[in-house]
Amino acid sequence: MSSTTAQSAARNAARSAEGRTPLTRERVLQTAVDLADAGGIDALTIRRLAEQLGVEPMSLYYHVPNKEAILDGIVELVFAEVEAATGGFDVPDADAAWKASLRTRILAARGVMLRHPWAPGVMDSRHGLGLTTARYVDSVVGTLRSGGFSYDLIHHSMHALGSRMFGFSQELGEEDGGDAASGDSEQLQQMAAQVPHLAAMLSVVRHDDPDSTLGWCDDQFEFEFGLDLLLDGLERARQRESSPGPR
Amino acid sequence: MSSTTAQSAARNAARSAEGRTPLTRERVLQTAVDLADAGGIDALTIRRLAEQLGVEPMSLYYHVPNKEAILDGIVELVFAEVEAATGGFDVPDADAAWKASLRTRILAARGVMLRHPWAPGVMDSRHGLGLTTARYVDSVVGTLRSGGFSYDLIHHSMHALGSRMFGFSQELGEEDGGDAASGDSEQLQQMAAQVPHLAAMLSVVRHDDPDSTLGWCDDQFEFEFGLDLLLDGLERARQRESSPGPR
DNA sequence: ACCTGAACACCGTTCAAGT
DNA sequence: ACCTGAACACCGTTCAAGT
Repeated sequence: MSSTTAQSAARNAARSAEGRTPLTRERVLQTAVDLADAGGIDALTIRRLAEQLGVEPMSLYYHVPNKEAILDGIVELVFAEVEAATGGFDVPDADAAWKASLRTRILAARGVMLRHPWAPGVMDSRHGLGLTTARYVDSVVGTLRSGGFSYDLIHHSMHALGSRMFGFSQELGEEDGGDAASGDSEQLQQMAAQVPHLAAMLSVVRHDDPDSTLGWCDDQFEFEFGLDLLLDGLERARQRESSPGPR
Repeated sequence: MSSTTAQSAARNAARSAEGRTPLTRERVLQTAVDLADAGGIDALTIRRLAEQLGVEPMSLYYHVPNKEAILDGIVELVFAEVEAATGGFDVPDADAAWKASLRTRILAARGVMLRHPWAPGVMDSRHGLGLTTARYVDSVVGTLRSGGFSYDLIHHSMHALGSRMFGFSQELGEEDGGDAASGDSEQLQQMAAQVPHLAAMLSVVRHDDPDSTLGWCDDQFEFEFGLDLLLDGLERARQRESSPGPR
């Protein structure tokens, strides 16, 4: 029945209601993720999302209260991916290898973030934690706890890790300087005059890896360098609190 | 002359061109900063900015190419404040106390950021560094250099510090958990079931300082804890590179 | 229960024009 | 040189209505 329009319905998403996959919150959010993946976060508008779903803009409001909720929702989808990638958020009661466990978990989260470069920015704009995101954070707390940290030190540790806990480090582009360094020599000279130390550093490190990730100059080596610096520091802080007194 | 409208011109910014302070790039940017300070970054629109300046929206485009340039400009104004607050961006050639110097500089930058809570978010959205911002970064590079760091290690250090270099650490709100922890006990119980480690930590640390700054849970103590962890780690890395081999 | 159409109050920006 | 007016192509969202 009603298979006369089946062809065009399959070919064109913008069709009448009959025969269409029903609109659900899940379909809205997944399509929102796809849209952001494909065109960046600015490409994710209510109107384009509706168009992509073959539906009128106002139809979305039946499944989702507003755009903020969509942004909340897609962050949750990202952390559902993190959960799958890390094999769940369970942690053992005691874990002598807490540092390696945490490192692995954070780098797995990073792997997911690399697939969704808009996610860090959207996360920064959220005011609260969704359940899945909170469960990720919980697994980090749990891992530190399993390594023998006090809750007080865990709390400080969370702040110290900051967004690195989620697998990214928000940084400003060095690209500017990098461009100048690889650009014409006049610009290079002018830069050397105004920011001599920065120019000297750039000429030494030759930061010409073009596949810098997550939109910032934040490649894998640098991320791990900073992460390890923090993890090592936290390890020392933990040893200090379990053996009080000087030395 | 023409002092007949002086009273109303002084009283009301939305007056005719004569007698008005002339529109300049500087006035546009300073008013943009004021607007963001007063109402948050969402309050900074071209149209409201024009209104505040007593001018038609399109007039701004004579002094500034577009809104992106305004955002670039207000970040530069913030770092001009940082420059003033730190007494300039000069660094000595050698500085045995590099760690204290850098710490002081970063905490001064933080003081400025606290006055402009929108600045971190706007900085994250910029693609390049303005001159004043670059000169701030240059002073950080220079300070590490004066402490005997190689340019390679300086480069890693910059990445490790990340946005902490600018006096802020982008973090997700713990407020959510905090609210729940201080909220009704039903919500608390539900949270304990789903995020047991996180709930346990929150019940211990009692994170009830209401004046958490910069819009995130990121108060002074936590900021300094993370900063010192990084600075100490960098100090050890520097010692390691100046005395090669094991031990 | 689920989706729509028209309308509202905003955006940033172009373009041709005024003085 | 500096500012304006009208218009365009977008936003997210409300509200009353359709099936």
